[in-house]
Amino acid sequence: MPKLTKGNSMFGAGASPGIMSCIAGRLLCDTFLCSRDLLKEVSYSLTQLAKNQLHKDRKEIAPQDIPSMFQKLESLIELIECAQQDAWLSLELMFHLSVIPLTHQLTKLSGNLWGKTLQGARAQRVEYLLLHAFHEQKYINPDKTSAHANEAKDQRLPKRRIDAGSADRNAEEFGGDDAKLETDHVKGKKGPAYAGGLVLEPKRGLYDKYILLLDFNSLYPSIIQEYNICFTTVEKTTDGSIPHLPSFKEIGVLPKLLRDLVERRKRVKQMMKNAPRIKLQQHDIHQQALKLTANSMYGCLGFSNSRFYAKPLAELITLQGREILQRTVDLVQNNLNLEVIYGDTDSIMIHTGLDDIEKAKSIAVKVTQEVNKKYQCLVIDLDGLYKRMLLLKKKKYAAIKVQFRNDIPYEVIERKGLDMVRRDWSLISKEIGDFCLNQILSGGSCDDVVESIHGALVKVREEMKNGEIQLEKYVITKTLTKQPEAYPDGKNQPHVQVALRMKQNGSCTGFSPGDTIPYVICCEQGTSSAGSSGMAQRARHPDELKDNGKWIIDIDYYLSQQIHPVVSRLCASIQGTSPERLADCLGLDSTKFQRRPNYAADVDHSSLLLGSVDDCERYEGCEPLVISCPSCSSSFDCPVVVTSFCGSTDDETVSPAREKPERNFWQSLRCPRCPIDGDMGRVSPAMIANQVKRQADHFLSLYYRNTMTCDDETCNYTTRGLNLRASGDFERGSVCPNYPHCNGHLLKKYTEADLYKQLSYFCHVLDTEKCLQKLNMEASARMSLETSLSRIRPVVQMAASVVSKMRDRCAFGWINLSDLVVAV
DNA sequence: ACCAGGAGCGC
DNA sequence: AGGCGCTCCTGGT
Repeated sequence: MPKLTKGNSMFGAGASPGIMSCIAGRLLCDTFLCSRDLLKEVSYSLTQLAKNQLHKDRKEIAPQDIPSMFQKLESLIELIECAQQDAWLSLELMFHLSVIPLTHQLTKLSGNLWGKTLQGARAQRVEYLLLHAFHEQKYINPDKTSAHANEAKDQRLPKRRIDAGSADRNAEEFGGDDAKLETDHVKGKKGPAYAGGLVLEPKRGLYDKYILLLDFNSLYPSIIQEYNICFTTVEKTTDGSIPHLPSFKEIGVLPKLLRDLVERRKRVKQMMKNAPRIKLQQHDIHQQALKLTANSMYGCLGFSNSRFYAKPLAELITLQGREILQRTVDLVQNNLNLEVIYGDTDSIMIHTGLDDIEKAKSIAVKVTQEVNKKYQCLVIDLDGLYKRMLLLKKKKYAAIKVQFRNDIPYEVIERKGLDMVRRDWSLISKEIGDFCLNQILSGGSCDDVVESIHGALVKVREEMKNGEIQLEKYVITKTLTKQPEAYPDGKNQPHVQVALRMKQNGSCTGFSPGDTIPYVICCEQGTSSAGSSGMAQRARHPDELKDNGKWIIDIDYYLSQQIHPVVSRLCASIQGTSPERLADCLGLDSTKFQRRPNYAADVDHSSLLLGSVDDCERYEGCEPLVISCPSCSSSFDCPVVVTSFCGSTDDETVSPAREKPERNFWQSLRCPRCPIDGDMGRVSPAMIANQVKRQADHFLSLYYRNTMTCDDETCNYTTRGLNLRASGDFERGSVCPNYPHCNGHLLKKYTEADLYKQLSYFCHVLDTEKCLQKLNMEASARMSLETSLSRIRPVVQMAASVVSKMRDRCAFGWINLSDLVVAV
């Protein structure tokens, strides 16, 4: 009798040999594995799949509840019905994904075993495809070699860069007599074995003119055909360098195979045009299978355990890919005078600067014609027309894509690589992120967008504090890659901790690699989140909170670690806000959110409260608060209130307040240049308030003057954003008028962030409360300082409240001119 | 302030 | 039991 175990449980995959032997002769379709292959979901639980794919609800039963359900007839029947429903759902899922027809086609194409195709086995499919192809041409195929043939190669450093030098590879590279058999890239090796695709540095920002997305159809298969790359055509090199392109005239086996696949696909697609409805889906699956097969060949050339492993060929292919992309960029920029803003491996994005979709399309036609002239097999094509786009980083962007159905345009939001599309963020942060993205792409004015984002943050914080957010929205999902016990640093991994505890208390039987673990970050009731224990120790399964009041959601964690970073990244190139201000809206200490080093090369040099704890740095670049004497009409820089009193010496260099005589201004409230005695030089609270307000007004008008400068230093174009619509709009998208001679963008010279920082500095100068809290001093010193400050407080109160009101207005993204008429 | 290691994406 | 390129997070030093 075979052992009916769960399977080897590696990634929860497949059935054990025991089970397989019981169903010998039958096909096993594991819908879990199929779904993981064919779909992109945050979780592949049957519940989740049924909901998202089949739009059906599945009743969940906890494993520990099952025994008790046998006790009563009704609950037993319920259990049976649930089991039955699960079976039907699995079956329905299989049909929904067309698993059977698709794997059937794939198997027919490659000539392997259907059962293996159902298990995934992509490498094996290609192996059989090539075995058949070479056999047909009367070649003798290479033997399959074991994976650890060349174990003695660990002299190579792990993670070493592939471009660091290829000289050290001579000995091992072609030591054997057959390049096809090299097993260089042994299992377990981490670093890449060769260079891959080219990724262009994106020109970050928000674009509101049409963007063209052009890409080469099936780049790597096309390269193989274009340059006749094959085992039979490429000359081997002896020094480990990348081989040259073949001059061989006769078509190689791989190119021929691919050509056949492409032609068959063309024929099938042709047939689809006049096919009866019932045949349509069948053809479509056939067509998909042909494409999948063609595209998976390259991957297996670079797979070190493959029978047809051929690093030189894979390297040659990717090298051609990089050169083709670079040539295309050069052609588009230099010959066609268009701006390429991004590109990845086989695609380029072109900023047309046009509002007219038809004109944009005609540019696409022109570009594709020019590029396609140069190649026989390779074809570049228009793949997307973006009305607006937010380009954040390499492989991270979102856009409003305009598509057509029967010539009727409609818009779809496409999101690539952003936090929201990743499974390892909580739903609440994804929802907020989605909201912000929609706002940013909405086309509304900058002020409106910033206002609504800030408003949403304030609102969500309120809701979180009031406990109005469902528990589900806090759930974070992560995948186990090992057995939970097998993690060396399991103490630090929240999902590992949760899995271990669940197994311990018997709420489940255990976990396998590949399982996804849901958890929420909590804190013990009554303690603050900043408590000593690490985050992993505070992770709990959502169910652990439902019947236990001891652990509650750690709101601070979610505000600062889940919501803030997500929103902050989305807004990185949006003028009018900053990480600090977003933190303010979330009620976080804004000084803790300094610009991270990896944002250093970012567009926004004009920023912001670079919240280093050091005030000197934080307010770097701010203009001093100037007080002018009513009597002698001389003026001086106003010192910081607290600094004058506690006499701290270490900020002698605080930029705006460095002159000595002024240091004791706050003690005497007199002009330092006037005679000590007499009534001359007395400065009244109203005067201070008036002067503060006047200077704040000055910076405000500087902001409203809206001077714009090109961000390309060599260009220096400067203008005023006269156009009102444009002035409220996202400046990042407006290309320098010197274009195409300059590829820069216009930026506000004095941004809202600058204004905010300046006003914050004024607040800081006049502050009599917050600074005090930050100072660590003895109780006696604190007392005397308190006394001094309480004397000053009424004097500065008026000025401080005027400027702090303005600052707060600014902080929420709308500056209301009417508020500036303040009675003094 | 760096580095290593892992997830998880994009292509 | 395809590949590489690129953020990000986390913990450790």
